[in-house]
Amino acid sequence: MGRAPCCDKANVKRGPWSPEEDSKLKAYIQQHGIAGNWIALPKKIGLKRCGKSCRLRWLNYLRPNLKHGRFSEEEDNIICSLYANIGSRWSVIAAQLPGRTDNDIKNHWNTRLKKKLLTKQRNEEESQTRQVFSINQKIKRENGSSLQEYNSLKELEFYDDNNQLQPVNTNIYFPQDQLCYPSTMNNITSAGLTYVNQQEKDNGSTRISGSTDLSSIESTGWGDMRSLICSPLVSDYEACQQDVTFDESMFYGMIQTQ
DNA sequence: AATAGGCTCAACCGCCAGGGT
DNA sequence: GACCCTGGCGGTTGAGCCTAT
Repeated sequence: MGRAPCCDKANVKRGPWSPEEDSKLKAYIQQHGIAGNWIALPKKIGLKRCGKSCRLRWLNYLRPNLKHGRFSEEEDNIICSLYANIGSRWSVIAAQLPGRTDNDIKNHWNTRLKKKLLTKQRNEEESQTRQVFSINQKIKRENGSSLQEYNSLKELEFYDDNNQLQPVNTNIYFPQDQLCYPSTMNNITSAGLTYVNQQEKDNGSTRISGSTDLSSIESTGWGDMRSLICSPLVSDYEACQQDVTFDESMFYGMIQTQ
């Protein structure tokens, strides 16, 4: 047997409150206060409402000193900061924002702040990745390729829930056949990639395919390939399973490492 | 102007804790 | 200690509004 309902659902009104209902409830509470029994209250004042519904209406809408309307930047910051510390304890968060109800804050979080925060986080991550890549390119242009400089790209490796390094599955297209020197071929093999012979090339490019993890690419001295696979435009693991096409300018740094 | 899809927010639902008997 | 009742809370729903096509 389940829990007994708090009211006779067949005989109570549901849905939006009318101004008459609001004024009855408000008048009663202003005169008698809220001490007492919410369940018994609707009967006393002739409302066909559930006691819980009356309580909610009073707390979230009718009680004095409530703020309605837009949240300020400062309020947003307080909510975000508290949410980061204590999670979805809306009543505790509401206690820090005079005039706001837990319901208001919950709605505001679910409809706006959550998205706002996600977008902000994503932008920050992308900007960070872009920065690493741009430093990498700068080093390459100014000093030639120094493999040690690419160690910062380690943070672009992908790990699963068990902290295991995940391989990147990709086809890598080179623009010019002559760039595949024998030493290049050795690096391809030791990185766990497969060289597909030139007869399979599309539109003049040579295809190399296979599965590898990024650290093994780096260990072959292919820092540039690693950075290209993890380029800022493909900064998540799913995207790194896509094919990568090297153009001549991208290949410049790699020739330096040979 | 019509329609579909997205967004907002008031209201509801169900669970849990605490107090009274 | 067991049971019941109520208040409080967080999650979810859905009507109405808004916007894009």
